[in-house]
Amino acid sequence: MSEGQVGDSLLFLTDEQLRQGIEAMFFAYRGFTAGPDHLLEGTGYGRAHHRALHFIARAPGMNVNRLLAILGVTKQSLNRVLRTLIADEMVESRIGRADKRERHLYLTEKGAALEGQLSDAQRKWMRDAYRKAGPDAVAGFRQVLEALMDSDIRKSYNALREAGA
Amino acid sequence: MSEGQVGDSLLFLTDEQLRQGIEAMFFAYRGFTAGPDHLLEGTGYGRAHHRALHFIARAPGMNVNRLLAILGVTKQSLNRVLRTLIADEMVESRIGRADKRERHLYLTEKGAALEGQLSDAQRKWMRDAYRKAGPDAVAGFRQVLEALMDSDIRKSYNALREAGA
DNA sequence: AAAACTAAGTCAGACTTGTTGACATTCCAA
DNA sequence: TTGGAATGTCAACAAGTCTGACTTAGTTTT
Repeated sequence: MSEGQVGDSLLFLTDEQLRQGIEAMFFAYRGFTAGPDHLLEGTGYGRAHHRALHFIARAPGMNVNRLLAILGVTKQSLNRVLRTLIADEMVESRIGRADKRERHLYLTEKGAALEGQLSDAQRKWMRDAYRKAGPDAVAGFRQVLEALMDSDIRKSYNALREAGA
Repeated sequence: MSEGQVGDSLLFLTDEQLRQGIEAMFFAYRGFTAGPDHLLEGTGYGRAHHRALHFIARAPGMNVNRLLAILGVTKQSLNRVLRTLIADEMVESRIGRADKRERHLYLTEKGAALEGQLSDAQRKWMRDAYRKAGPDAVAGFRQVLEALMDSDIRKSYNALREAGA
């Protein structure tokens, strides 16, 4: 195999390289979720609650339908999670002003505290990984992740990025 | 340290940047698993079966304990999956020659066919993402993923890489 | 104003995947 | 040879997801 770009391009799309990427993604995702999962152990909450808290923190006042679309689960599934979070006073559900059918979701102080704990743990993990890998690697990481999303998902993602910026 | 580097390093570790990375990971993982999940719809198999098939294909003859460590689930959980795969003649379980307590796992022809389908779908998705992002991005992607694994997980991962190479 | 639609929530039933606990078999070392 | 450790199996249960059918309330269309 000749040296340089051509050799790299050929090599980098072998099934072996792809499989390593697939496995790396699998193992990395475990590491990525381990922190929050561990924090939630024994609290009666799980990953589903974490995700709801995260996106409510991210875009306060979001209505249920929007959150549903982002999470990609059924309303029955989300509702169970939301019900417990509201009962525990982690999340507040306010009736929409313009459209009274809608419920807008906000974190309570208690909810924000829990969400903060979880976010801190996950951000710390992410920050350490970013530090180890360096800025150039991070840019590449983000590019590949975006390419891995399907187009519907990417819509949600970009909507969120704009909302947050 | 030059000013460019310092600026980048500071910017690139803002909470906002980290949060975007976290969300990108979440959405990308959905895209990453969607293909095989969809293929398995209605077959009675799920993601757990896919993972077992993948790693048995990857390292034929592996015993149950080893697979357990890789997958990071309890042996009871894996056993249920394995039981159905064996009953359906996707996987063959051979008693160890040296140690008769061990069961060594192999794909049957049928199992290899199914695993091939799933792998092809996932590799195609991965390949397209890699193509879109380009070789440099892929290198960065892999670096960050490795940094995201925890040390135990990375041990499994590296053991596999060596076994496969 | 009536009819049709939309947003949200609920109940019931099923499935996948994970858990813990109890147990059988096999191996090895005191 | 016997007791402990390792390996794997079976059974029961919990969490989280899904589909389907339904209610309630509010909005839009006709």
